[in-house]
Amino acid sequence: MRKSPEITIHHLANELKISASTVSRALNDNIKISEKTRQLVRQKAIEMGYRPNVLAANLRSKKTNTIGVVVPRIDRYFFSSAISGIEDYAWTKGFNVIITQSNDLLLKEINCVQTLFNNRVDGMIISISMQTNEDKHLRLFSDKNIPIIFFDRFCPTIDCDRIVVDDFNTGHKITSHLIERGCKRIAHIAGPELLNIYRDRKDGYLKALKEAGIPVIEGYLEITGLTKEEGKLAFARLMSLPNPPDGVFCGNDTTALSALEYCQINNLKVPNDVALVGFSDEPFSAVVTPSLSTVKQPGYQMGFQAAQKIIYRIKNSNSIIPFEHFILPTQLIIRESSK
Amino acid sequence: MRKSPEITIHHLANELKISASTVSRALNDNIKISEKTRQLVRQKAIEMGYRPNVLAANLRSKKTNTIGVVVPRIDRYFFSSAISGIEDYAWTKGFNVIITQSNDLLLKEINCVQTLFNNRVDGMIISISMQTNEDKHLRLFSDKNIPIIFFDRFCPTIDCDRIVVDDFNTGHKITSHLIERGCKRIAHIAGPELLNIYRDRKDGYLKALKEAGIPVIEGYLEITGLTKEEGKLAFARLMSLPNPPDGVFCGNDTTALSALEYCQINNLKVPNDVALVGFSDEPFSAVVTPSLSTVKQPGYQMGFQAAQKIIYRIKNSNSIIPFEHFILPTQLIIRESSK
DNA sequence: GTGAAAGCGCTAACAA
DNA sequence: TTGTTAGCGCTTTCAC
Repeated sequence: MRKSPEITIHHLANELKISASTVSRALNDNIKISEKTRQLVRQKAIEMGYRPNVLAANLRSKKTNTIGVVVPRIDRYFFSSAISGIEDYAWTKGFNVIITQSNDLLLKEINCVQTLFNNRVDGMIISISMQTNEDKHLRLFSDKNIPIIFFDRFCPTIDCDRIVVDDFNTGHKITSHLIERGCKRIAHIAGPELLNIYRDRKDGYLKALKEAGIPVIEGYLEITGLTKEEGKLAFARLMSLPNPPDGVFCGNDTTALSALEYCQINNLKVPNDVALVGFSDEPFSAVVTPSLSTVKQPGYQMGFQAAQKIIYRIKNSNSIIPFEHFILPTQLIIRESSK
Repeated sequence: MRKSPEITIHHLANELKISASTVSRALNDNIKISEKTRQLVRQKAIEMGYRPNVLAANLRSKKTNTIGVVVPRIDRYFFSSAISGIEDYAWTKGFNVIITQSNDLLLKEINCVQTLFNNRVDGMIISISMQTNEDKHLRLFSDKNIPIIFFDRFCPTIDCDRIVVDDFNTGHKITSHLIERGCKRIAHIAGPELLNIYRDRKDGYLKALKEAGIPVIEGYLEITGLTKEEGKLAFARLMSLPNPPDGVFCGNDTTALSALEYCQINNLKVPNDVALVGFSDEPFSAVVTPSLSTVKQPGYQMGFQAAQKIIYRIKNSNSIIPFEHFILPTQLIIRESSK
């Protein structure tokens, strides 16, 4: 099984009795090449089964046409749809995408970022882990002016583009909705304080309560890792309080589902005994019974837009473009769990 | 904002008054280098902030330490969990992963495969699109002995490793289960005939019916693209037959959910009027009401194993390893929709 | 155990 | 419009 030798631009050049640079130019649609030569080269390339060696081109041009992505978990719908958006746009511009996942671990994230850096990606789109409380690894990029774009979860100490949703107002909106439907004792299962998104949601919750003149009851604010298990424990604690809540704003749909399951087991009626609202609009939220009120986050669109922005930056790396913080709208979806 | 110049092995070599090759060897843990030199080089590398240029190394060594992945859609749970498995294993072996999605379009798939090829990936893990009825693009890899591994959806004309589940027996198992629970008129919403997985599931269905002496009723076999919409239409057609089925084996969970929704709207009781079974165990299946009977496919494990196998092949590319067809077990999960 | 030299396949000054 | 030349940063023989 001997491997057929790789065809290079030199082989094409030899065959056509022209120089390698002319071949290179013709293949790259350089302006200053005659149409005739271009045709000739292209045809020969097909004829000989030429495949450009992207590696060599990248090494020389110091561009990889690749963007790196770091997400906490690929298999969460919000993130996979964001990746889908990134991929779809990058595709149209001839960019490759390298995906890595941090598993919500700082150490793994640092590792991911370093790998992307070593692979000389032209830019990085990242949503940070729940543990990320330092930014040294990110400075690897920002110090060298390699574009970073945060989406959803960001690191506030790094100055760069962000694409987020308005977590504060969304938290406010959710809480107000619970108040309007008549809830008097509203609890919140929050995520780690470390992340702005969770802090903002919590602050929105507190603000809405304050505006309505509802006091925050001791023990009504649970701070968790927002996993299924932690959600279940947190909700159980809430419902075991002497004066349990009649409405709970859960930090994500996963914990809202945990709550729902707890209610089923313990014969609590949703929303009559306790109303529930989640966050993210996971695919299951619309179809559970009772269906789950939640907030739609435009994952695909966030990814798509992040890709647009970063590729724009990469292609205009010599011009100074001020950093932007895009805030995309969310949509409160009221379903049975809080009707 | 001037960029700090990149540190190369030559810089390290100059500083240490040794040769670049020694630096290279020290960094790569070459056996024949003194421990002292190794330490010295490593320390200097850290001190000067040296980052290896993977591109250059790859160009020279003709290895990219990268595996390419093609899936129909990243945002489907089965595929994203498979990717997660690939990523996790590849990570432990220092391999990068480039993800592409075909959107179930043959043309896009061809494009993906070519891109991966041009990027000189060391191997490719692929689950083909619903439209894939040719293998020319795949021969790009197989002709050059670059490892391909199919998972789930494969192309039978390409001789290589496969990781699949036993769709035939699973289809048989599902149908038998419906028969055992008392269904007399069992229909099947199948996927495109082009793909083996759907053909096998269908054949398993037919076999089970035959064994039980149940005739296949005209119109009971629907062949669709297995989307939500097509599922709804197919199920509506089934239920509008003069003699509608009392059990339906749906080709995936998406169509089973469509069926469930149709039943809710049309006041049909599941499973009493019609029992339903899906395929894949999507996250929503356990939590819909009634909960959906389905088959668990080990997505993460399939990805993990595919990565193991392909990296093993890459690392042993000079030895001839016979191709294997791994058939992973599925698990029938009986829930309310077919109890 | 270390160094010298060659070159992976391509792009981009600079010349012509 | 095309050719010449010189690397990109690394690995890898082949010497010593």
